[in-house]
Amino acid sequence: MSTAGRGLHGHVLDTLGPAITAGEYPPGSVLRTDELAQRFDVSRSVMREAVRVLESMHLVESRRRVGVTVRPKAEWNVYDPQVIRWRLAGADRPRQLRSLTVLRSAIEPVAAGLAARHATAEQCAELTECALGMVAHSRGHQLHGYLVHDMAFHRVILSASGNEMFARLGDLVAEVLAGRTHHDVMFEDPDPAAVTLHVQVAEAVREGDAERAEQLTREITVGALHELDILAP
Amino acid sequence: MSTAGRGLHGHVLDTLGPAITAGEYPPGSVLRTDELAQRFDVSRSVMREAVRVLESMHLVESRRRVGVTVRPKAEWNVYDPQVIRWRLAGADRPRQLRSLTVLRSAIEPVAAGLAARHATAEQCAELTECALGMVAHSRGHQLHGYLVHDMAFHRVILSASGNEMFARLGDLVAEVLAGRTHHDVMFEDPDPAAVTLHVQVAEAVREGDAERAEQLTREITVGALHELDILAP
DNA sequence: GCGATCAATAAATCCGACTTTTTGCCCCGT
DNA sequence: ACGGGGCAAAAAGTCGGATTTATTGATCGC
Repeated sequence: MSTAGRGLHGHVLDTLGPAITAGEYPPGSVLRTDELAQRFDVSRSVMREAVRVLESMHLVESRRRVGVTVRPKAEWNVYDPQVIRWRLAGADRPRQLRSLTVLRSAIEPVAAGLAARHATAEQCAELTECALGMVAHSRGHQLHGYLVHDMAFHRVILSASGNEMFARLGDLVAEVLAGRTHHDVMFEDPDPAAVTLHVQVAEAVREGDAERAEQLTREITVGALHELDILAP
Repeated sequence: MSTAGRGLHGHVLDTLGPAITAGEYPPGSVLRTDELAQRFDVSRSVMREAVRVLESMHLVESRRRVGVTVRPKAEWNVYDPQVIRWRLAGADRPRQLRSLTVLRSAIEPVAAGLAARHATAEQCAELTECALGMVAHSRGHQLHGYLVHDMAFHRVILSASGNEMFARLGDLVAEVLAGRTHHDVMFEDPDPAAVTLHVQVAEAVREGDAERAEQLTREITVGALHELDILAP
């Protein structure tokens, strides 16, 4: 599901990363590698590797004679999948989920429009298959089956857009959908209107109707925004 | 302007990162840390730190007994600012510039709409100041002055949206704008219509007219897409 | 003849000692 | 009393040897 704590330094990251992103160490805090190495019971080299990774994520800055200082939240690489996972697992999960949903609402309609232009026959087939799967699992508390097809649907759309930047958001959207299903509302069956919209998007993409695909997807994302009470009345 | 090659491992990254993102080592290639350490004349520890950073960017995967293998392009963290800079400096700069411009076209209109709702008085002032600066430098080959205000304008919009994910795209958009000015067309003065649109966006945000701000910004990004011949007729 | 198990090996991984640089503090001079 | 220059400590940075592990291939058994 998530990244395995590969190696010793991976295990350090799995506990230090969430701690930093959760705000346990406020911006400007100084951490000494020696102390951390002792605390995690690893050598200083291992700790240095972990610090380098944190540094590449702009979570911390390492300076001589000063130590490892935590950088302000505004400078973090919030698009790093690892950082996103850490924040989703932490305390400000709701805030993160809202940010990501707004991002979805901006990206996915455009991606759907592009997909209508560039999707291959195989991708169109996958898309309709996913939509049908969603319909099949839309009633009778089959939330897990519905979720699987929903995630696959959006992943295909993003991938079929032909834009690599969009394609790489597949994991992110999947994480948002999974989070919404598991932790928030949605104890009931999904909104029938949303299911219909997905089927129609698959149609529009198959017919190459970019304008319609974009508008329909926009309606889907607007629904997602409403679920989180983001849209003002 | 770009990241300083902090430390020895930073220097290694500054030459190895561009080489990998440029495709000099095709996916599946194996690199041995010992060999690389010799080639760069550094210790294995330093090379290991560099490899860890590359690994956190999903550019490579380090496995025992097999070496450091280059991952396929589709798995790279293309949102990492460092990776973006490396790719912009490399051979597929045009492709990267197109991808980023499409991303802009999806994000910025939504960000402008949000900015109209959430912008503070100070941010509105900055925005109008930037727009005026663009007007002032729009004629007589003052490309540099125009660019500075253009970058600042879009940065303020993204920041004022109140969405941290959008805000972090400021550097990215600045890079795109700078790239367009320096390496591509635009030997003449900027399009007067685009200048007017920026002024009108500032107005709309100041007046809190989200719908208008979004539509006007969409016109700006459509213009940017046309410049790169991305939009089909 | 084919498959599974085990040993040899190649490469990453881990460790402790040494080096370099920065910064804070103290002393001296004005 | 105030300011500059130098000294010392503290922390990150660097290095090469020892260790672990996974792959490969060869041998033994079926």
